[in-house]
Amino acid sequence: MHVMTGGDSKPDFDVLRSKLEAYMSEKGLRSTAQRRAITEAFFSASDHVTIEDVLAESRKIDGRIGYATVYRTLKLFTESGIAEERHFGDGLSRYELSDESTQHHHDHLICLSCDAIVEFHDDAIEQLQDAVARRFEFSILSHKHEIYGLCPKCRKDQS
Amino acid sequence: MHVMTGGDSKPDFDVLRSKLEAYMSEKGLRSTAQRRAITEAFFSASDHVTIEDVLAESRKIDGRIGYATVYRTLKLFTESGIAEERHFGDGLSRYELSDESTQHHHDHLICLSCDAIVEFHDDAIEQLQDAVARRFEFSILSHKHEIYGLCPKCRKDQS
DNA sequence: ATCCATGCAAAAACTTTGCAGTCCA
DNA sequence: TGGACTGCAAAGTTTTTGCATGGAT
Repeated sequence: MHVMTGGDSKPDFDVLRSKLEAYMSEKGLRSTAQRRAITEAFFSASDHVTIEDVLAESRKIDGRIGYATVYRTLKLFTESGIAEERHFGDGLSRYELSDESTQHHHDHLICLSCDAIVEFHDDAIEQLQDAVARRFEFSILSHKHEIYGLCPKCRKDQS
Repeated sequence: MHVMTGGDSKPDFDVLRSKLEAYMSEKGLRSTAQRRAITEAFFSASDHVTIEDVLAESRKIDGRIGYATVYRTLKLFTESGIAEERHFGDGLSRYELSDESTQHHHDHLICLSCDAIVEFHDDAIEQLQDAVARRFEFSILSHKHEIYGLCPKCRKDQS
């Protein structure tokens, strides 16, 4: 098996900005101060951020940004392909750079005690997953594979 | 559409009823007409049902059952261990018999076009997943592996 | 000047809870 | 009879949208 963490290579934010611009221009959308601020906030924030997270970060750049604008802009990011929306079961939508943006797909290990999130990737699992889809004649558009448990630190704290 | 699940044995509902009764008795909870109706409705319904689904089914047995009672009873099922709550990203909570109840864990293939849900199980994937957890020194408590795509029927309809 | 974008607030969509009456044990 | 249970409706949450104003092209 082959395992790797997610943070090996940093995403090239210039490429992502270009991709976003291309999408917006194609759709006749406009570059505004808010969108630029939210973009930078999203890029500088950690992964798996909520709308509230991005709102708080964006307001450090421009204090007047509203919730709805962040909401709509994250939607825009998702449509343009630079971000993906995720749900980890706590009722909140979370956003992260898309697999395409980071140049590699990853899944998640989530600590139920401290909420730590670790990314992993395993080609063998992906291949078996493709085989499952073929067997059921599904075409795969996306997937999520989340492992919930206790991280090393919390395991020690418990014992 | 056929199955590679690790054995399609039907759950033994009598065992589940006993387990539920034991839990309720332990907690000093009461057996009521509504709870019995909801239990039967849940057992007779298909998997991955929403609260609305169970409500509709329950009302076939007893027309006076309210939404909140179904909500609270499904919560009770989850606490007792006979059911599990799931979220497939469409904003609805869904319930199914727990892995423990069905005696086998399974994951899901979900059609993004018609919302069809197919269950699958793959031991090799599970083993690789265990290996990933070991690598990161996580202990696994649960996991979810969902593959989103197009089912055979919707693939045909699109082409 | 267009007409897209923003911010606010209201509306939706679900879930959760308070309460007065009901019913099991 | 006491305390749990129910149904209704109200309150929470979080997401989504309508609308008048502001702003990019």
